Amino acid sequence: MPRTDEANQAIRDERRRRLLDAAAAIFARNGYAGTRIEDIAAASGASKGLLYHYFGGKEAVFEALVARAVRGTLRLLDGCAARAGTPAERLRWLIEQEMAGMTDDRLSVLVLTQALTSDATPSGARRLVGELGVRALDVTTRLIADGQADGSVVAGDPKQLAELLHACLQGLAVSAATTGPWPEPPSSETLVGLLIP
Amino acid sequence: MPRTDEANQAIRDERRRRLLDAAAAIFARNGYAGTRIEDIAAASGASKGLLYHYFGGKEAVFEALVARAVRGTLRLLDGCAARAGTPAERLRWLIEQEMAGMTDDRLSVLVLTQALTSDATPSGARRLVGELGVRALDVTTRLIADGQADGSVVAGDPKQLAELLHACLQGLAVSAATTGPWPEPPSSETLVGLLIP
Amino acid sequence: MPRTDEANQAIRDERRRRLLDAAAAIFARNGYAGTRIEDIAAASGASKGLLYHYFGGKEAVFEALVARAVRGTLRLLDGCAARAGTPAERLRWLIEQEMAGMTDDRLSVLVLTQALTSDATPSGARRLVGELGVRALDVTTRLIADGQADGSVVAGDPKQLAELLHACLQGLAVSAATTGPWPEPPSSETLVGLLIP
Amino acid sequence: MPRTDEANQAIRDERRRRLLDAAAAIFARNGYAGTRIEDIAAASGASKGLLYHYFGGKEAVFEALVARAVRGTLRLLDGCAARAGTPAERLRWLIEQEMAGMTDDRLSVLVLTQALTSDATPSGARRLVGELGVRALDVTTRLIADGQADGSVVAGDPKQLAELLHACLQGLAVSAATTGPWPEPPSSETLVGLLIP
DNA sequence: TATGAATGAGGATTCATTCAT
DNA sequence: AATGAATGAATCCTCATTCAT
Repeated sequence: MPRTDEANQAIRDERRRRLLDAAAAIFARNGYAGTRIEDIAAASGASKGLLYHYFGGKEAVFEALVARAVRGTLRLLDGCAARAGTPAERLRWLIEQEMAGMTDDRLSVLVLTQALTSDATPSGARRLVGELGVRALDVTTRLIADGQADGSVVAGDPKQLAELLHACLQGLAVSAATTGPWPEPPSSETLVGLLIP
Repeated sequence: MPRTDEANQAIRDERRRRLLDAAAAIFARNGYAGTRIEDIAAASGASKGLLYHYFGGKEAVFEALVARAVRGTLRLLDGCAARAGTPAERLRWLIEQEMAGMTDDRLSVLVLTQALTSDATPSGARRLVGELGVRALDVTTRLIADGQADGSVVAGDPKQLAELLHACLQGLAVSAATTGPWPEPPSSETLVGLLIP
Repeated sequence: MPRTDEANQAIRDERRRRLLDAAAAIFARNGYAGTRIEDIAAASGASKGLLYHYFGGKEAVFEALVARAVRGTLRLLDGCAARAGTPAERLRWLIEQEMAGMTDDRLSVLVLTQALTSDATPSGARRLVGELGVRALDVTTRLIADGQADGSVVAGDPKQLAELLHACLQGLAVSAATTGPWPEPPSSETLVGLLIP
Repeated sequence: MPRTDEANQAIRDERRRRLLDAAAAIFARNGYAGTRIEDIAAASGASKGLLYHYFGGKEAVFEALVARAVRGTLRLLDGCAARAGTPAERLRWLIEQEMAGMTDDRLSVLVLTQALTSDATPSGARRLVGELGVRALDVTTRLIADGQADGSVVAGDPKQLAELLHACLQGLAVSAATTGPWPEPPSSETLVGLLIP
């Protein structure tokens, strides 16, 4: 009896996930241009050919990877939007979640940073990351503006404050991913204090 | 008659500077692996061969570039150390200088970030950046500790606060270099407020 | 389905042999520095890339070639050592075999000579040829000394006679390979007469 | 008062000689293709430009070098032709002279061998060496034939014997130049014995 | 589905040669 | 006459991609 279609699909999904995991590690370390398809194949224990079966090319692998990382962050933003509580409470939650993510999934952060800082990355990936940035900035700007309305967030141009927050978060993420895991990660409280006195 | 040695030296110095300037722009945009020697040559108005005449190879160009950027930051740190004033004043000055540098010389920041975040980068450059990081952290940690002693800086582990500060500064620098020049750059005051209430 | 491992190995062995054969012809004619990888590839009917796939670089191709030629000569020396008969008979056999080899496999001789006479040659290859020379000299010196003991070989310092013999053999080999095949190759008898009256 | 034309010419000749001496050493070690103009310039203490002033290019330097070496050997052949004595005596003298030359001027020998064994050498040089070879073979063949006529030289086809002799002489020359100076050079007597019992 | 041999365009590097001074 | 900065064609080498099995 042949495998059911569902079983086949499960096998495919599992393979795909493994290939992407290997790709994440390599792309994160070497950047898009510095990564060789062969390295990903070797790291995932599969052959080069298989990567082409599943993804179609180097660009496609990178874009799939970026898409996965973007989806994760979007989930976070959606979670924040759906959340109950005062603006300050939700802002605090968002910051805490992002800082927690840095230590859990540092590879994604590096991949997103690579995509952001280098013109050599495929345009599809660039676009995805750009859209994510806009989305994140929107959510945060609104949250800050709402917080300022009820007096719980410091004064200042909400968009600039949001940009400052995200720049700091990204800097921390790169720092976390680069210098190895912090022995004790910096408390999110200090960063929260930037906005919420 | 051949040129005098001084004339030759002047030609060499000028050429070298122009090549490095062109290289900074290209490396900053495309990363080490994503940059083609030919692009640098074209951007500087010279031939490929001349780059090899002056630097010996792609790695050497990148390292020379990183070395130049590192020297600039070291000058800043030395300037801070030589400065009069309370710890809080000197900390504030350092932050202001670094944020000013982001808008003046954004290329260097990107190049340093590339060197920091990618394993595909020449090892000599990696080392230089690593040493710079350690140095900067040292200076800042001491400044924070001194500031805490006289009560002008917020409480907390000085080294962690220093790491937080530098992560935020780097995040801002990348953000500044990536998103184009801010219409109005974020006031350094907000970031200063992170440490100095 | 992928090929079986044996099938792959067979393909690899066959390809490798063909690439080396082509390389021998080109290196012999043009020397190491004067040979272009592309020429070897074209002569063997393969692509440039495949040479790198199999050997890893120009130096490695040359060394593999020299190693093959050295192995052939070592087999001859071992054959001589294992042979029955008086020293004079075995010496005669060795000379005859070497002179026969010149016409059969003139390419190897030229490659070995290139490796011997040019510093521009990869050091690995230089070493191999050097070791072969020492070995050949040892065997011949002993053979001559033994022959002198039973009076069948002319008097004189055995090592110097051995050097003379090998120099003449190499000169003949180069001459044979360079001037095209002799219409009638010089009889080995005359050269034998140098040592065996 | 400007230098006289003769003085200028003397300076030029001296320069030229020094450049050629340096070129001989480098070409002998590395072959034509393996030699860089820059290396010759460095070894001679002059600039690249000067080599072009005096010779016009890499090929011309090599050809000048080969021409010089060929002239030397032709002088030897002429000397032999002009010599009094029996054929056997003159043959012996020629062999002795050539073997003496190996130790005196080993660079020339290597350069001539490079020119002979590699297709990558300039055609002008190839032609010169080829003509020298023909000339040397002619002289020796005649000498051997004459010697056979009066019974002082071994029997056999004179041309083949001449080829054998020259092959051996060249082999010895390469051996001499390659293995470093012999502690005690092989006696020319043994080689003479090849032809003259 | 899975493999790895094979290709070739692209990019790094070398080096003979030119030329302003 | 002499120098060495500058060029670019030629060459080495890499690696994304294809495809027979």
